[in-house]
Amino acid sequence: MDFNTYDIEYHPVSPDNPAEYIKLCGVADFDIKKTFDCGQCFRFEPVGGTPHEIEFAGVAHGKLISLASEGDTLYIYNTNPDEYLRLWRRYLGLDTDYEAVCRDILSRSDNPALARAVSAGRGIRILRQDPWETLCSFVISQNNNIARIKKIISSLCKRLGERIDCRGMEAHGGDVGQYTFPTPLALAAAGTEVLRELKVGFRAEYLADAAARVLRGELDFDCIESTKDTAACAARLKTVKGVGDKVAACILLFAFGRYDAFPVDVWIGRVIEKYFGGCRDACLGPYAGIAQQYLYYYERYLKGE
DNA sequence: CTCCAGGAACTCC
DNA sequence: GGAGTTCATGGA
Repeated sequence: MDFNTYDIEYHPVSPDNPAEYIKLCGVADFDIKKTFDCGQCFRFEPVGGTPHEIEFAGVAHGKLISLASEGDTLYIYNTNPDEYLRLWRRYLGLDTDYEAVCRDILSRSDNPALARAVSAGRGIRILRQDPWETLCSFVISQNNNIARIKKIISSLCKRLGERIDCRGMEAHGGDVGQYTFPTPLALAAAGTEVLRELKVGFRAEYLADAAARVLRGELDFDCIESTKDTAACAARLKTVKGVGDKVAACILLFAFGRYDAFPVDVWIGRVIEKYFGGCRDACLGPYAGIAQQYLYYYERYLKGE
């Protein structure tokens, strides 16, 4: 999908500019806070003391970046136009026309709760995160809460990941010391004992199994990427212990951009019960997963507003 | 103390 | 093929 290529203004490193960055103008339907605070991603945090209206920083695809905005102007620190077009444009979902997505979703149901959720969730972008990291993150998420999921993932990275060079990024989240997400090899080598030390609990065997399968070539993310049938992809992912319907859908939606994947957790279960009369197959079309994220955000964070 | 958290495996019938 | 149980952990 080649949608909306923004004009990219590049600012290289200079004496009064320690980190290279790019500036994009007229970026619609992208709310940084909602996007990184809506439960799809566990490694981005707000930057303190920023002169921008909003700024979030985190590690993705092995690199620290920082995102800031002033109205519809978007700044991405620690990158350049080349890398943006190759990596971050796709990661951030800026290659997708969300105006059209929302129109499609709303055309498939006249449910008033859905309309309210789409309105409330406007600006959320579904990220395309690293498949391995996403798999582990959502295995850890099972029967767990978001604050604790973040802590566990952070300690996993610090103990088993590699330290990232953050020079020049001190004012953009690089002051705390950043680490990559551990590779399958690093995780397998650590073993279940170390994983338990890192408080993953009963999920230690699941993570070890996932790492072993990737190392043996039994789980191939490139193969999943090229398989068109989403249900078949889910079935492949579910061969990993600890991956059921919900986690498989999260991986497909948040790592592979399979917008038709529809994760049903306790919150979405309540939404279906309350607003859709218990009818699970609301039939929201090829962007049902995005609709799901609007509904999740609406129910979870905006109850009572 | 109990209950819950972006669930899933396991064990019964 | 469903219903109930258990899993490790910390915060409310």
